Amino acid sequence: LDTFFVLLKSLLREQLLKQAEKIQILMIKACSDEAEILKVIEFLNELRSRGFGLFLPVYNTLLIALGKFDMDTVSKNVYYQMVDSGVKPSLLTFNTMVNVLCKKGKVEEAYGFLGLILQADFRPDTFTYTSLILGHCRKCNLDAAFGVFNHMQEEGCLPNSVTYSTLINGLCKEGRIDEALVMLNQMVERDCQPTVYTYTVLLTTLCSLGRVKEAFDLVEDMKNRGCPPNVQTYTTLISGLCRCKKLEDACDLLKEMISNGLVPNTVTFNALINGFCSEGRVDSALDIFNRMEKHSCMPN
RNA sequence: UCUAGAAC
Repeated sequence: LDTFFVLLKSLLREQLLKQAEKIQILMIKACSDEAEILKVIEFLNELRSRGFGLFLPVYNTLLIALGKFDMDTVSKNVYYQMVDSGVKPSLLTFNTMVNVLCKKGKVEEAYGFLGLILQADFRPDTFTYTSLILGHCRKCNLDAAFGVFNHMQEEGCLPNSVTYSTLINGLCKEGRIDEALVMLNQMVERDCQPTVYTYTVLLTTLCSLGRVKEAFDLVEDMKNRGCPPNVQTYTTLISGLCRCKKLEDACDLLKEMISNGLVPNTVTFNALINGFCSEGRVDSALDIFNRMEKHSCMPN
């Protein structure tokens, strides 16, 4: 970060504003944790106090980065600062605010920003509505989620596969797996391709209910639809097999994923270690633990 | 600037 700071100071000294903007964006995207992003904000404030206000793309990049770390309070501060500085938010700005608030379950506040979208004469889009659906699902308010789902279509805004996956996940988390499976069929009928996310959501729930047979049938479906399982999908299935004490099958699946060119991660190994430990097979668990290093996988 | 969804 210090390198970025030095570079930016020289660029601004030379009044190279367009270049400075590009560097500011790179700097924000380089932040890998909350502490770094806070340092960046502090530095950008220093620039502002010296008369170098931030442009819209910089604000949007900053809000997107804050959203990735679920920093809704800081997001709001940055948003208000942006408005105070006379920079007009775009739909992307509002959508980013709606999303961070919905992720944190602050649906009321998210609707405040929806109001601002309408006031600014923008049309909420699929991103906006999908975030609102997510917010309602996080609050276990499926009725409201479906309300948004219907409303967006009345407004001529089509749900996409992310919208469906979000709703399907909401149904699953509420224990309504069979309705979720109906929605999967519905999205296919409506020409909306399920993605690996959609399937993994459903597989997670089927596995957690011990419905492993159905889970593997669904894996066949997804493969047939040209949607190959990824690391998270395999991890879900391994965890499901472990839950049913099918530990050897779980190990076979680990081999299969590796032979498919996938790289198991810490979560994958945790699932296996947990499975063996739950059955008292600590020695096997230790073997797996020791294999993590070979896969350049850090225990957490 | 190009933002929304999943695994232990």
